[in-house]
Amino acid sequence: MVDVADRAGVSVKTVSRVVNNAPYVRQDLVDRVLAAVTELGYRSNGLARTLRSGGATSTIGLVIEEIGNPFYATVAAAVAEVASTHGTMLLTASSEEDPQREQDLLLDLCSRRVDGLLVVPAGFDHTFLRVEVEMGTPVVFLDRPAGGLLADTVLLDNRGGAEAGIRHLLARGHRRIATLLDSTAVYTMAERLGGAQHALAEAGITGDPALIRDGVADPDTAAHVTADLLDSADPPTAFFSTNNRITVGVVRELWRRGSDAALVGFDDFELSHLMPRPFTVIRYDTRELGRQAARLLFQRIDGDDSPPTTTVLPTRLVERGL
Amino acid sequence: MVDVADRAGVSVKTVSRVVNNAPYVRQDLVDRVLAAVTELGYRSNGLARTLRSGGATSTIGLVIEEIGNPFYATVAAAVAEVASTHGTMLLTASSEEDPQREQDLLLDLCSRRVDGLLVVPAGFDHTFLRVEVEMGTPVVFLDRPAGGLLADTVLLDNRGGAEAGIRHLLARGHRRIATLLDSTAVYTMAERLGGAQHALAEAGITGDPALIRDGVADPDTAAHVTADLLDSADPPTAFFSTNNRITVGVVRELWRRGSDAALVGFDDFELSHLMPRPFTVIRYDTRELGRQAARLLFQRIDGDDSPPTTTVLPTRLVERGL
DNA sequence: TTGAAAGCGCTAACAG
DNA sequence: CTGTTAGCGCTTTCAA
Repeated sequence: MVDVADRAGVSVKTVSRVVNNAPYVRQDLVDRVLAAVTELGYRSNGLARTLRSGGATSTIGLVIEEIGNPFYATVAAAVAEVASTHGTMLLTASSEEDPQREQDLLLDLCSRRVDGLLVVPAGFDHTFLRVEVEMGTPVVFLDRPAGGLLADTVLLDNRGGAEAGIRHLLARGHRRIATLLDSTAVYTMAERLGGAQHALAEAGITGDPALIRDGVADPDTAAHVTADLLDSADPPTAFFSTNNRITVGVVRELWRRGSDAALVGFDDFELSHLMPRPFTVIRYDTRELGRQAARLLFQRIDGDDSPPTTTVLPTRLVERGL
Repeated sequence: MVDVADRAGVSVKTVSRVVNNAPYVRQDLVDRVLAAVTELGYRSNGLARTLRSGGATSTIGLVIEEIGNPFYATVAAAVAEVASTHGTMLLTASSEEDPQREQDLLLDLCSRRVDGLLVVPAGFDHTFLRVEVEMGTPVVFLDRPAGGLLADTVLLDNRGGAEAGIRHLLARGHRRIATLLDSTAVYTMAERLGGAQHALAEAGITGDPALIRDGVADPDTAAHVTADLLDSADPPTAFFSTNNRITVGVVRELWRRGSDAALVGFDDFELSHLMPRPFTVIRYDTRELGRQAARLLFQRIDGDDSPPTTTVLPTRLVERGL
């Protein structure tokens, strides 16, 4: 900057003004500065600017669970869109489901002085963020609630969706309904299982433990478990799948053996109309999840200091076939 | 930092040492500083550190075309993975196919002093980046070549893939092959079309212009165009689709009318085994594209100053059905 | 092993 | 309209 100022025969402050399009600079000085800038290949240092001006970095941080997962990719895309509206860039990091890594990333992001934080929690204790929040860095939690921290949260109606799914099957006369889930340790899974069991209990059905299958981590396992259940002495007449990956496996197995068992799956499919066998899904708007959370965050960044809110996004049962 | 130093009764330099885990600090001073840090809720300012030390920001920038597109989401995921290996965070931005926006984003990223840049070019002139490259910010281009700038580039073998696809159809006796594409203005599309026409010409087939359909932007259009072609006086017996979205539309229409026309599509499908009708695809590794580009970038960041390279990633024909 | 002073690149607060 | 000075939060340099 000093070099540019020397070259243009002005003070650094004038260079600063020109670079920032400040008003009240004589045109000939502007021209001289701009000429010096291009001749010298000068590029302003945004870091130094924020340091001195104490202003916003125009950056927000997003910490998700697993960047490779389409669900999070969609959330990130929606967040990025809102951020771009606010002239803000997005710093994305993946916690890989590791609470320690989550904390490190979050603290790193704070050290980079992001204007706000969006978090899909992996850990269960976010008290370490209290300092940041008090110091003025807003935090919004997505998809899962925060641990030990009162903060804005945007969730899906996992319980309601699962209840609707089970009721749909009950209304069609099903009494033996199998529930396949990944892990009860994950908040969303626990909620969906809870909703399913609640709807079942409501109908006076005492759940058969053999019909609840935990640890179904991928489509292959789901297909296996489905086969196993169908081959049992008293097979289920309907399946409730608690996520996309599981649904893929169940559909595949059902289709393979031409079974007419009913299926309701949590999460919709993009190419649902190309599925070999129709099935009912519990749909929700992943983009909206990211969008709402991002909007909320920018409200906070813009100074809104009303009490933290919890938003629950609706799910919708989309009936297809059996 | 001054507050912490005062509180701990040490100099700011000692606080700095403790915060950065520097050696040769007496344990009791370390303890006192750490205590002051927690009591005061001190958080170091990474921006100020990089400013003074002149070191790396441990940040790289990624500019893609359209964050909502699964292709770019996958690229971003692969890049993020490599970056995390290098203790680096990823700043992602979407150019929305707008060259001006692309330039603004890239310059913004430079002003944020990223250690390197990964770009899926939207524009055709990247000479403005020459200054940055000379100043030591490495840039790697992905999926499409840079305009007017000699830089590392990682591409897909679009031509070779298309040629293989067409040859596959020719070997099965097809002579009337329709090619559906989005826009020839897009580098990858032009290359795929070029490859297809080359393979056709090689076989002595003078392309019928009516069989090349441009401007097929989405599945619905693709389905329409497919119907239109099949209903024509001299319909094609085979289809070559130049991307995923188009393939979806073609499959849908082919399946709907039970047509036995052959189909080869560029891009594979995640749920290909659940497609209602098998078809051959030209598969490539999107993750590898991001991974290789990111690895290359980090090599440059780590000081490799050998001449810029162009890497062409192979495609593979996966035969399925007709 | 610790600290004082200078300065990274920039802008706020004032003067002129 | 333009320039000077001080200082953002930190680390480098050098001295103790």
